[in-house]
Amino acid sequence: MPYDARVPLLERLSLALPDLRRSERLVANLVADNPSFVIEATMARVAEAAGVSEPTVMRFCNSLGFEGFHQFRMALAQSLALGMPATLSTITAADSIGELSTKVFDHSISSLDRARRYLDAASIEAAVDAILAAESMILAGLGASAIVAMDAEQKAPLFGIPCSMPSDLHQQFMAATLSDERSVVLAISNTGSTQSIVEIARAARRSGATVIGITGEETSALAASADIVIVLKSFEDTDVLTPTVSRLASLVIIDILATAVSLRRGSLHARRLAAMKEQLADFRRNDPTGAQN
Amino acid sequence: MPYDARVPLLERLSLALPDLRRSERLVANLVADNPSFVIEATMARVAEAAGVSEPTVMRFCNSLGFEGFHQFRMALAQSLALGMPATLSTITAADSIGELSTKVFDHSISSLDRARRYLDAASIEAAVDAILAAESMILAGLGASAIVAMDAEQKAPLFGIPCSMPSDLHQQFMAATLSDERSVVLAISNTGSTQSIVEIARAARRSGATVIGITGEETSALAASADIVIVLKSFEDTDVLTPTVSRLASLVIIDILATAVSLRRGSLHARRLAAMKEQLADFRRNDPTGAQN
DNA sequence: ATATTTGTGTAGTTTTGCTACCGAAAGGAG
DNA sequence: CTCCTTTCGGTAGCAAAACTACACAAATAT
Repeated sequence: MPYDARVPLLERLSLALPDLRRSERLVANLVADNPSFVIEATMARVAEAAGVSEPTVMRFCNSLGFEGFHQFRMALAQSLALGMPATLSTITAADSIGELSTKVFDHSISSLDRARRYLDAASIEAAVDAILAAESMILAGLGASAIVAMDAEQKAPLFGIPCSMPSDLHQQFMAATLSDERSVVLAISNTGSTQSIVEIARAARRSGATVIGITGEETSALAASADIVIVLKSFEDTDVLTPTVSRLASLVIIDILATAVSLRRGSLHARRLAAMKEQLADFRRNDPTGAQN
Repeated sequence: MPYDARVPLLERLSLALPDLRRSERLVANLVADNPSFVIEATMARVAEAAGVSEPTVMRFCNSLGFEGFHQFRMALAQSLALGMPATLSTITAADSIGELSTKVFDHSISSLDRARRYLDAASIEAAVDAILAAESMILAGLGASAIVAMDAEQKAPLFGIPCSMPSDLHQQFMAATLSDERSVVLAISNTGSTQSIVEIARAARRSGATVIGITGEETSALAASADIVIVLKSFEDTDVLTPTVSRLASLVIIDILATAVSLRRGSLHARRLAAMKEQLADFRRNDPTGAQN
């Protein structure tokens, strides 16, 4: 079967569930309920625990697109290492703090894994080139995305060009309007439909600036208004209690951009950065007026 | 051998390398160079590829503290799912954007995994109780940690009490000095030795506030000055180019605290949050003055 | 009611992981 | 330098696991 290898195993399992035969579903349920048992058990023990025969377990693996039990178990182990996304193991009031911590961490890690799998290197490459060619960068984001924008602003030394993150919307809009070919605008919105960010992207584009959009929705208005779109697939924040994981992936993207740009700028830039970082460490410890971290 | 099960496999491998016999090292090198080959190969094929006999592969597994090839391969698969930390696969200028992206993502995910493994649920429990008992919360952090503090401030609706993140140091210090038993101070510093944050923590404690410290160093000054310490083990940012991963774990902790507090506050609080989130979604799309995300 | 398709288990084969044993090489003492 | 001891690596055999071919049972359609 032509299963997308990028889709995590546990999702694939619930997706294939309706197509499975009755006894195969028994196996599927066992896997879903007790995956850690399955990864250390043999085929015979799995068959016994599910109340079916060995070939049924085999057929179950085949139905999911694996060549055998071996391959399936390996994939399960990998999936288990990341932890379960909250979409599969819901957070409830009955959870202990320990369970809750595990679930939130698992969800965050799974989310990053998902973003990693769907990431398009070409769009990042284009973004890096755009930043290297620019003389200044303007960051725009609201709410959780404002946090990401601020993080990018802090990484200005790595980017090697002045980065400004105007604190309020009107100033962000004004900066976008006043930008030109020499500047790049990094517009961040997870939904991609936040009206004001889309407006800022459009204004910047009209002024001739290169607009890089970071969003979770490839079909969104922001994606349509940007020159370069970096799409970050993560889990939707369906429930109020589902933590906001999209910002984590966005922060990692900022890291990637900053690192890539810095590397391309060459060794002189790197040496200056190293010197800066060293002095910062001293400053942090000694001066009570404060420093990074 | 009494290996700490929390230590990821690849780290354990490089740790044990000097204690291994000559032919076992051949296996170790093969595993390090080409782990994805090993997880899908049989023992015989691994032996062949490494140029040794099967029992040597077996002995290699035993030397690392595993009961057999089976168990070892499973652990390797899990470790591979997380990706390699940058401490093992360094980032160089020769890397393509694709490779760089993978490395940064892997490093971030490994880092979160590490934090997850070493996390102490009891300290989080204590922090949650402290926040539930408080009437207001003050956030303090500088640089990358300021980002984290701001994120916590944005989660005020979940915490259910007023959260303030004074923008400059003097105001943070003043707020800490003026706090009392009814308030909780969340002091964030990855190094735990940022002088000003430590001062703020001490001032708050003198005023009778409960101080929660979030840090990467359990022996740091911040840890000593806080009532409750949440330790986040992540990878040190050794190189200039190693991205700053500590903030990711800190953000996840904020998520955990916010979610836990919100859950404990009960269903009325949850209902109000749900209504708020719904209205926010509309507002975001329609009103160009902007909203969350 | 019978034929066909689909689903499940039994029995057998092959491969794989593991262990007991033996030979070779390295290091130390006479 | 030689002999003995210790450490190390490999060959061969065994048990168990994964996989396959086949046959029976159930469900559906004709």
